[in-house]
Amino acid sequence: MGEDQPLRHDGLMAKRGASPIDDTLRIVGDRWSILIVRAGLRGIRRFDDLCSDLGIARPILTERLRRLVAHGVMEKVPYSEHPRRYEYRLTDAGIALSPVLVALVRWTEEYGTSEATGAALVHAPCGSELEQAFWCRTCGTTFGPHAIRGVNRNHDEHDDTEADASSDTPT
Amino acid sequence: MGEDQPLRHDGLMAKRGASPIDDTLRIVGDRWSILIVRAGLRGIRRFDDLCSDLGIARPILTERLRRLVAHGVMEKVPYSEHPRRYEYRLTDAGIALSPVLVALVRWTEEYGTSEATGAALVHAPCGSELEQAFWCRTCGTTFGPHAIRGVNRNHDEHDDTEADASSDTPT
DNA sequence: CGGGGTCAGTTCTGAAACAGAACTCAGAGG
DNA sequence: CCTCTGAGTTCTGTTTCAGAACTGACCCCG
Repeated sequence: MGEDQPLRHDGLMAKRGASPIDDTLRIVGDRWSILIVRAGLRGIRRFDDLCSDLGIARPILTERLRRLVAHGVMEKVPYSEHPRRYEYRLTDAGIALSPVLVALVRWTEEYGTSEATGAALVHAPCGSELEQAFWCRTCGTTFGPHAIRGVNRNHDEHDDTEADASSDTPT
Repeated sequence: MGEDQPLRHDGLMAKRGASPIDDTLRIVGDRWSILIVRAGLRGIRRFDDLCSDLGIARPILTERLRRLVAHGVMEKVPYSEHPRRYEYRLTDAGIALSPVLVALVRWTEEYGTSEATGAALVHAPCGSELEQAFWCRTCGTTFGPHAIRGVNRNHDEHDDTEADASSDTPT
């Protein structure tokens, strides 16, 4: 597989080293953080529930929640006053991470090593399997990762990489 | 934000605890692995190049590459015989991780904490910003994460979660 | 009132992963 | 011969991790 590897979708990210992703990965770039966000999407909000559902050690959960809250991914909301109890819920920024989760699930379905996978993601209304794609609000087309280019908004320089625009347009 | 939080897209993954994602996260669920895959997508293939580009410590790079190769995400290919030199390139499975990377970049663009973000992803042909979405090959519609449901392929049981199919259909 | 239960943590361990610098080893090149 | 490159390995600490036990505030029950 991939013996010639003509793949060239660099445009994916900035030049080198200090990339924007890097900062993001320092927030949600570890197993537990992603799992916590996933749990949040599943509606689990309480400390102990997270703890037993994920099988995470308590001190680590404390630390991760603190970090996620500090970076605006989750928020700590009191749901009871007299026994001061808090719950953790995703902010909009946290919910916006779901494409990452979905991409992960999709990959797992297709290339996952565990034989016990079994779970699939489908389009709820019709029940058939879904594709993850990119969509351009100007052109109205759907396309794959090859047709993506990275530009630099602030400065004028933009790393140009010829990307085959043909790709896999479904419609 | 999200004060009522009627969000309910559980269907994202299986019931609880031992999820398929979990195994995947043990392979690529850490900062360095993701960064290495990203470097691979950018065409960086040699040990020392990865090392200096990522700023990763050598022993850790060795270990990560070994793990990625073991799980079929990358492959070790000799590119020189007499001084026996190898390079690491992504397999198809590895390339298939790019939606995860893109989702991460998209999130970083929108919610990233660093003020120095600057980089944006655009649709190469037209240059306007892209959306990441899901697309059903049966219905031909594009939709957001709310219209996703998880089913269990092997067994008959499928965790049913009513998901609002209306969501954000662009076309 | 006193005991048990719930919930959200904190405080201990000891084991594992991490970063950084130095060191190996093989061939190439002058 | 000396040096350089590329791909590692072998040392150091330091940080993070996991697991179990402990705190402390509050509730319900008799």
